[in-house]
Amino acid sequence: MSDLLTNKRSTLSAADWEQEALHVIAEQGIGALAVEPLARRMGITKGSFYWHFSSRESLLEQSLESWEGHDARNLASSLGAITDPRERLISFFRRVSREGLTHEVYSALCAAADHPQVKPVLDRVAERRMAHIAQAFEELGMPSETAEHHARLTYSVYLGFLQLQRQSQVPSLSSRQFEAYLDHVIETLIPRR
Amino acid sequence: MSDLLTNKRSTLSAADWEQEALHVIAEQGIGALAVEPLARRMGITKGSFYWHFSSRESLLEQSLESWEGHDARNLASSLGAITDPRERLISFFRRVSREGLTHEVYSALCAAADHPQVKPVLDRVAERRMAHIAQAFEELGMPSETAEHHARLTYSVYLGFLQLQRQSQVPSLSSRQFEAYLDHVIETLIPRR
DNA sequence: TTTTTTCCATACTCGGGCGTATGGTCTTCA
DNA sequence: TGAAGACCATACGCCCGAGTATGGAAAAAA
Repeated sequence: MSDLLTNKRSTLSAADWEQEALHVIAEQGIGALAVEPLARRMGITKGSFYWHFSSRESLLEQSLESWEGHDARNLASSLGAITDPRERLISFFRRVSREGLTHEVYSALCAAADHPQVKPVLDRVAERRMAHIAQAFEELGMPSETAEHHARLTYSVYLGFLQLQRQSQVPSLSSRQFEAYLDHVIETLIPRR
Repeated sequence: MSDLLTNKRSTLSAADWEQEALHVIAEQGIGALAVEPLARRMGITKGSFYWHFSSRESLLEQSLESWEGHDARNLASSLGAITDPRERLISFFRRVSREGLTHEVYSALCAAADHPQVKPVLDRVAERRMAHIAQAFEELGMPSETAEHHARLTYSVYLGFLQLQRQSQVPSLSSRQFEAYLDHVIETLIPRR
């Protein structure tokens, strides 16, 4: 049976394990990432896993690397394309509702910021995104230092939102309430043109 | 040997276990709260623990309850005493640097927002604090709905700060850099009188 | 058609935390 | 002083996940 037709190879690849791992992380957090449960979830046994990976640790390593790469490319391609800095900033916020999996993974990673393998990834991602935001504020005319403060502030709002979302203390992303809040955030943080 | 003199009872109470549990949570997160390690840390064995508590779960329950009570009283007494709403809001931010343990515990709890025992506590605490903040903004003349949005925004900044602090991506609380950032936050979020 | 190589299943060992059972040692109080 | 209760130590059984060892089946190569 052809893989190209069924889109379902009879044999698994390392990338398949990584993808499934990211789904588990998004759904239940990094603490729930265990080899045997993951294998059960994929309808297979550990034997397969330890052929593709040397340890649980290496799976996490590679999964995170894959995710970070995806996120970095995403940042550059979708936000980098918008020339107007104000639109770019607004798009940053609006992007939270889309890109579901990516943000769910990020949210889960934030909850494990003390983890030795997670922390460096989180550091780099936050740094990249904040630099991006600071850049936009500079383009809007802020002096460098102010722009950095404002970028940190803006990113904090995003992080706080993710936290409140984990606590389900935030209106549904598609609700009118959410739109009103988002307007308020934009109004408060992004200077009028 | 009298306990009153040495301040070191020969026998432990449930409250002692709770306090030590909160320290562990603050230092290593809720996942690191385990009975045997906790006992070892206190230079004692499990036998004692299971005399005071029925399970690990109940220890967590009571520890969280104790912490929440402390936090609620703290909110009412220290912030409630400030009549000027603007000063009250500023004090809210400045309070982060003080009250070390309380905020470290809260930060650790945020990292476990999905935990069934933690979530309700987090919900109530965030709700209380945001209501407090919204109240202050109302006193500053904001209409009710705007004040709630602004309170959510303000609290998100606080939450985001805690997150960045966990990643050590924030200037030291006592540095000049931090003061500059704090000024910027206050300037941006709290309306001039 | 053999012979590798690839991929996975099964069956272990090991560590570590949870909860229980039981007994010992203090203190307290009748 | 002797009995009762408070507090803790020790020793167990259980569960569950990590990692290893080994063998089998299927595909690819020779």
